[in-house]
Amino acid sequence: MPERDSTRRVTLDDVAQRAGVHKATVSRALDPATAGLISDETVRRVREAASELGYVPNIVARGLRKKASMTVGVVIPDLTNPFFPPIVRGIEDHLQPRGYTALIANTDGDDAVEEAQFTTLLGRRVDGLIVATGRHGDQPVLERAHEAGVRAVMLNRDAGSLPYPLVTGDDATGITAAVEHLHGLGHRDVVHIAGPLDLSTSIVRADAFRIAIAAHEGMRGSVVEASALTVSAGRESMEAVLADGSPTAVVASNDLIALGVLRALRAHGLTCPGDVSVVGFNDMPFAEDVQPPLTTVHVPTTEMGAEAARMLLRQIDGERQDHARVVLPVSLVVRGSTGPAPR
Amino acid sequence: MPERDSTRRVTLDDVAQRAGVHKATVSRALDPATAGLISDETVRRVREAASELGYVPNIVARGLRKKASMTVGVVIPDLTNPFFPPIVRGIEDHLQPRGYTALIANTDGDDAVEEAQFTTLLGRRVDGLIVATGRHGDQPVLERAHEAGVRAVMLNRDAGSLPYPLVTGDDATGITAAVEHLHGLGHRDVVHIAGPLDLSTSIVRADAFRIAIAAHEGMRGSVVEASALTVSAGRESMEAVLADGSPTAVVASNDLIALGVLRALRAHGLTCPGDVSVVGFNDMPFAEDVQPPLTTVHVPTTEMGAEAARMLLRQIDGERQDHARVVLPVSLVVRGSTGPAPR
DNA sequence: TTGAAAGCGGTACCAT
DNA sequence: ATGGTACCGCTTTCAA
Repeated sequence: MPERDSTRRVTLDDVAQRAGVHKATVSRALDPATAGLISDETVRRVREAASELGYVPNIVARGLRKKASMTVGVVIPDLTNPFFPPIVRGIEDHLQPRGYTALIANTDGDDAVEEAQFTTLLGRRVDGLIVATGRHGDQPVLERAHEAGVRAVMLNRDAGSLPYPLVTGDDATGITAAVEHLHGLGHRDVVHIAGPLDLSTSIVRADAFRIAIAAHEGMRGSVVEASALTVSAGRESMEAVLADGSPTAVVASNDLIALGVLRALRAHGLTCPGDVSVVGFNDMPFAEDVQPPLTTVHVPTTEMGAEAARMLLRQIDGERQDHARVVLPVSLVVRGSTGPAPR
Repeated sequence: MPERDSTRRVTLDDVAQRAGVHKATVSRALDPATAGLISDETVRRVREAASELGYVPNIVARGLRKKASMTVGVVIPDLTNPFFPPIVRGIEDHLQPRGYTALIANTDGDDAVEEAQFTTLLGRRVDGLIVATGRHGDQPVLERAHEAGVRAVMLNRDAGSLPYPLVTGDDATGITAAVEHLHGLGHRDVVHIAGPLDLSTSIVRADAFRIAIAAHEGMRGSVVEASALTVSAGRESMEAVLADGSPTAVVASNDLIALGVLRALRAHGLTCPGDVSVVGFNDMPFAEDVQPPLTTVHVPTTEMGAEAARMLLRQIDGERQDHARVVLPVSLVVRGSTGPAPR
């Protein structure tokens, strides 16, 4: 049972006293990098004392002294969006072995929230940032970060004019593959439901869509902008599309929008892929279990997170990589939501 | 552009110098609780200097002095399991306004990993723990935490003999409702695919299943233990069940297992709910979009997280709540995966 | 090889 | 109302 005040923890001094040496000696003995300076016998005694007392070094105090909090801020729109958990795990699993801990900040796509979250992260003196919420126009938070000299890596959305490196999936190729696939199935009239067009990914995907359509004689494509990358926004957009004549296929900017499209189709008594084929983007978890199994562009989310973590660690280690871009390959996964064009 | 060393940040002393006062005065002026001690004029000057310099207090340094890291460890099996993101957001959204940050630790159900994660959290001197990985037998980590005097709240799985409070859904009622529902549809032969029976939730649900079955004349139920709460484990268990005669309905211990059951049915050319009805548990995100839309027990995950955060904060504020239990109501959501018993 | 002391960026107590 | 100072737990010179 705990004899002392419940919040009192073992410190270096406690260990030092027990081992009969100075706390500086304990510090050296316990750090593999400096243990060589200390006599074997002392190291042994210190280790013993430390383990007897259950000593766990205070990372916070160490960080204060070393000017390294050993934390990394991860800024995302919403952890509840199934796209992000795999990314976060990719990040965490790569940070962990190096002693870094991720601080997750959800912004809900709200600038004011993002500002507040960023201030919190600054207050915690994060050693770096992984940002997955970049907008295309003003990015006040990113600029603040840059001015404050905070290292950062962008994930999936670019940093505008800022020199932060970027990790992304090969969006253009993915969209192109989707359009090719639909073309091969005989579709000639297809709609792209884009995400908000102030997001760099949405823009890239919409542009790729237009180019891919233009590359095919006789294909017609139009772009509709959804108000958000959500199921409900996708559904609303699709309702609008259905209101003035139905296309034979839809390419959605992400899987959530695709789910919204599927719901809208169902509500209108239309079948997928019988009446309308649907292609998603991201291959989110359980995309294969939906109704019908979603044809979508697989994005290596965990690897994206891992790569972002790697790049950030390199930056922290002093490597410069201004404007670096890592583009990860994507692949079309054909499942049940696409089929031959009707009639 | 940053003139100084990129990692140099503004400190209290910088602000003090600029405002022409002592740093202790700045500290007081900036803390609403003590600003009253300082003359209005000084407070004004200090605030001005702080904002001109873009001063952001170092929470880490403050924490060292105040012996409060303002962090909370959240220990979960896997963020990638769709059950957890809503919980985590419920926690974070409640911690945020009080200035606490959540540190997420994934254990992947591995004791060694859990130990390591716990040590990291101890090293970061978390002010409390929310633990969603409790096993039923030995819980070495929890015991270490208890001995170290760490406050904690259990989420969804109990703490054994330890006095930590628990937040959970009303599992027994949920399972009972599922069985009633199936009974009403004419099912008489139903299998429960339980999670690993060293998890307290699995035990509670399996027990409730047996009791509910026994309450209905002429109903037969058997319990099969899955090796994990995953899709693949669910599928394997269902394969085994199908190997020796098929029930008309399955109650799964969670939605992932239910998805595995659906996959197994599909693989065997059986239809749901035509041949076999399936009930899940948790109502995870997009459960309504799967094939077929999943009948499942809705659990208020976000509220569970929020409640756990609340209870932890109360504990941090000094309130005792040993062995407290908060049981949140659940409700059966009937969708497409259940139907009348065949023949 | 080890000890002493300063300092990281704050807070809080004691003076004035 | 404000300044001075010690201290939180650790690392890192500088001495011995």
